[in-house]
Amino acid sequence: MAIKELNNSLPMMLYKALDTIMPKFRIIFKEFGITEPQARVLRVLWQHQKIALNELSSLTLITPPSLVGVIDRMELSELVERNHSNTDRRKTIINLTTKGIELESKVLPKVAKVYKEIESSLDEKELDNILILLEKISLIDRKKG
Amino acid sequence: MAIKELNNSLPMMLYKALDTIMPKFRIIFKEFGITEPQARVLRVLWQHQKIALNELSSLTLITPPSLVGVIDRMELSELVERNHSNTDRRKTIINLTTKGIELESKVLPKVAKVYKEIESSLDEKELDNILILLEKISLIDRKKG
DNA sequence: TATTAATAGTTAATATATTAACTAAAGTCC
DNA sequence: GGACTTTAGTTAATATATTAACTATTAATA
Repeated sequence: MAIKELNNSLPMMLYKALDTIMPKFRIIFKEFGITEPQARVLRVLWQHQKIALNELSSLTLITPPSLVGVIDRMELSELVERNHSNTDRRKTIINLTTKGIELESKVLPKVAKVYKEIESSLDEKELDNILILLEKISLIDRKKG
Repeated sequence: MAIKELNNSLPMMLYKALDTIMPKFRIIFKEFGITEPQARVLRVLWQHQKIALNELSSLTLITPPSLVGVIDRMELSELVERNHSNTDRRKTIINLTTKGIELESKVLPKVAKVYKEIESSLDEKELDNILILLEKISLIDRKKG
């Protein structure tokens, strides 16, 4: 297959899909004074209690230099706390504050609602299918090429 | 279907796919001293000669406030020029310089090569399929939800 | 064990993204 | 024709992304 035109190349179509769905979520996040990266951090922390910054980076797909700033601002808004590992003094451990914990029950139901609206625009098979295909893309060797 | 865990939700899988493939392209762009948004602008201008900033914004998926800065920097590096429309004095018209034009034959072949490597990691059917599904997502109503 | 290599977090510099607001120029409508 | 609305571009303020470099630790190994 020849190179696709820019506007329907795989990268542009991925961006276009994100540009369509993410604003729906950001409207919710804004209600609670948080940004999209901050919401990703919260989603992980709601599952993990405590987690080292580098693991948080992997799970949120936010690179460490960005994540440092995100956590800085989340500390200022009192959503998370930074602590130091006892076993490995290089590590910074992040955990939620009460305020961060309490957001879960407020944010998740609204996020779930938007998910459902998106899902309702697709067949269930299609959604499964696209997740499988995206997974396959994400497993392409990062070194090669 | 219940809410997916963060790490395999549709948004995260889209980001993960982009995180996998875009660095391969950025390596090329960096060789030529351009960034990814700048490369998107070039891709459009290689097809259009002249184009108004708002149309360029639509085709690159770069919002106007971001695009203003991107174009500023591309003017400084002498890849594009800004001019004003004769018929509508609100409009800014962007066109390539000779330097910008000459980049096409240097950049596109390398970009094509990376595309082929990505395509070779997928069945042709799979790639077609994912593009169709991404298109469908991008057509979800932006107002609703 | 002294040295070297690798890891975790951070800082710095630059480029983008996001949202709101603001200016100038057209278009609308009475 | 003047008030109202919309459009195109821009600016401003804040938050992120990207790459390189740098510090402190820890791991690896000769």
